[in-house]
Amino acid sequence: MSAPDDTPDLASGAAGRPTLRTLSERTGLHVSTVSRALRRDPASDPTAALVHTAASELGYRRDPVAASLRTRRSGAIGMVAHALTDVVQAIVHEAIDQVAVQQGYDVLVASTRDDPAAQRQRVELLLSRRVDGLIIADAHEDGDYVDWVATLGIPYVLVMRRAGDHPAIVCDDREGGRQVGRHLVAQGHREIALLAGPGYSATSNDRAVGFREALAEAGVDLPADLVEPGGLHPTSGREGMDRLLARRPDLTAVFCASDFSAFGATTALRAAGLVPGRDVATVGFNDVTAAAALDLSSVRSAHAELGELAARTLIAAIDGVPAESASFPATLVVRGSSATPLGGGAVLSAGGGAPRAACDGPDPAVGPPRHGSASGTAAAAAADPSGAAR
Amino acid sequence: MSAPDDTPDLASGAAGRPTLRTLSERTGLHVSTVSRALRRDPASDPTAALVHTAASELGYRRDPVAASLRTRRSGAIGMVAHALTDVVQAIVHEAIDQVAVQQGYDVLVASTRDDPAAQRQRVELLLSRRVDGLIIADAHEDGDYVDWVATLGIPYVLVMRRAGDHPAIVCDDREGGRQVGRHLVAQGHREIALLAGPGYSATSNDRAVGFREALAEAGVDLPADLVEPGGLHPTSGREGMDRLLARRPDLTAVFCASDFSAFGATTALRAAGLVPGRDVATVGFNDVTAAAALDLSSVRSAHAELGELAARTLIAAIDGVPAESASFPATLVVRGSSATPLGGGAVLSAGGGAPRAACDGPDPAVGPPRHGSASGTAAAAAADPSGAAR
DNA sequence: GGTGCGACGGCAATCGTTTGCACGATGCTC
DNA sequence: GAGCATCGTGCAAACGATTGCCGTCGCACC
Repeated sequence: MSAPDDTPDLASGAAGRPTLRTLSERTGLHVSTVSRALRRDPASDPTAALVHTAASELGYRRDPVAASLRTRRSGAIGMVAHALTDVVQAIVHEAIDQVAVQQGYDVLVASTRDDPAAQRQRVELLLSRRVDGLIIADAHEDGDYVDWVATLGIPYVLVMRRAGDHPAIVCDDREGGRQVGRHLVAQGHREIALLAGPGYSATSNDRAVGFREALAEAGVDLPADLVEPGGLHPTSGREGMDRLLARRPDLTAVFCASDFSAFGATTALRAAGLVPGRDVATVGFNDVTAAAALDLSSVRSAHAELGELAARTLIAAIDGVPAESASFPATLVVRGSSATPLGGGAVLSAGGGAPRAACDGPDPAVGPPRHGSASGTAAAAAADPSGAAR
Repeated sequence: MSAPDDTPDLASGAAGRPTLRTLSERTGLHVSTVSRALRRDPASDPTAALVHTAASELGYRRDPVAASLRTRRSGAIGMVAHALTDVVQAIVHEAIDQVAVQQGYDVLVASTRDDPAAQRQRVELLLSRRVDGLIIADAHEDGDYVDWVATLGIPYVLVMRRAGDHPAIVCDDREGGRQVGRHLVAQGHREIALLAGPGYSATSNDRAVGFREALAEAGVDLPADLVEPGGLHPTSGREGMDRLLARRPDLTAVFCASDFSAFGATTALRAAGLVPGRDVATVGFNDVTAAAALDLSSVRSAHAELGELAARTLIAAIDGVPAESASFPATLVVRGSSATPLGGGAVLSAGGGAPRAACDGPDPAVGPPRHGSASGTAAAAAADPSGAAR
């Protein structure tokens, strides 16, 4: 039996996944024609239709590796996180991933533990995988990490942590810190401690700045001995809180720049025989899911939306649209850990019994981002999409 | 000026990263010779030394994309997680990543939300990136997901969740569940509820099995109306607990098959005016960092070591060593949420006074894994490295 | 001094896709 | 109806590394 041109019994017939060549043999068209037809709408053209049909019959999927070699683009974007075990970074990553996959990109993620050497190394690794753009979630305000990234010649956008004037999608950390400060002052606290985050992180710094602003507005002093580094982990939070308690047993409230350090602080308070929310008002930041269980007041922002917008911004940048910064609102969620006003005897728990959450249920409306300066002030409520970050 | 063969002013001189050809021009050797010399020890050979010197002078880094096209290997391994926002999966991922990078591999991660369609899709995406092996962290006991993965023809290993007889690195969930059961019974509880995990997950099932075993051993009944699905998230945990409380307000203890559902359960209890640890003993599973802050009893295992071993196992499998299953110990950590015996009183616990953590401080020795059947019984203490999976 | 062996280096094909160029046919405009 | 633009197709050269196959050379051994 001679081979009808219908049954491909050529060399390529047998093994492996179908390639352009398989399709070319099947359709009788040149491989380059097939390649082009595949990028057209199947309905646009008889050839396109033919090729698409053959492709789906044979289960063809283009090989991104080979394509990437030729085009020098990979269809992948890189994300650099400080640690995915930080659930906020994981949420951001997941949102990025979802948008990216939907738009035909893969996400390659690397974590650096905020170590500058690892940052360089992992970015270079991503580069050698030819990522088409970078999302940096572990930016440092000091050092030249981000400046270096900017020289790489590929699109990039920061998320969560801003740095200098680089395009960044962040939440309004400063405003969040301000709300915490106002809240604690309003509850009657005067000896308020700050368990700060690492100095290289804009989130930490901005939260602290806003917090200090609120205290200053109210005329409340924040002496140096009420400030301790609390890191990003429960362990460092616990140690910082221990030091604070040792030095200033009279403190009545503490603002932890992250929920994780707040977890550590909570443990420290309990170990000292103190009850968070009754003896020491405690507020965290980020409102991770565990915070609700812990009845911990915290500042909420829309992390998933942050990631989503970062992904869209980057993909647009890859397509030539210059990246613009944006800032999402941050809203304090008051729960039992700070709901009781200072000295509140009867106040201690107005409700049915326990010192319960004050305004937990109704989700604080997490609106759309305000475009504009990343370190934007909370003012300017007018939806003014002007003023890109310089 | 004629070109001395020292200064490469050839076409390739100007732009872009150096390639093998650049090195070839620089050294006067053929590109294939350069390629081979690069894989030799620089000290082994004058040629190798020459090439390595040139390479580091020019900052050459081989292009994994091009290499991958030719070799059909990528130097990357794929990990499929159900969600990296589950901090346990994130910990496992981070451990895998660390080992992999150290061994010269990259890790490509995809998350599937336990959706079977997404599982297929993401695995195929990883495949088209030519990953050299797969680590599956979202295995289902039902369905044919893992069986399908096994037919793909690339090395794979499961982690966290086992399935059938496939090679899996897990912790001893059954033994963990058993310890929880024994503990709650020993505390005097008889109306004990189970907030189970999803039925497709071996972790959930094994934990439940061990738990039931312990109750049965003690002659304690676990009627169907004390069992509710609690999912993997605080929301589902909260809902499940609400249903349990509505149906059986007399329950005195609850075992949540994951810490996250325990968080939700805690919220539900509080909302019902009950205090976890005083009114209803609560135990979770996994001992995530927030559990300590919440004073939640939980079952601890060495997730990072799990991930590490999974990575090593997979990389060995890529090198031809057949993958073997392993099981790590799981140890109950008793904290305030379950430290008070039922009916309180003098029984309250031999120790000092407050119903504080019973065995929290001293890290329960998290030993090396016992190799052997993934569903291994806790017996066979003898360090017996025999018995591959089945 | 001849033969054989091993090591090393060069040649060229290859992985699968994209893309600039050329060519022919078609359709449109004037 | 002629000229010109447009479109679709084929051709072949990339992208950068790896690798089977040889030729050549050096060395050792007989």
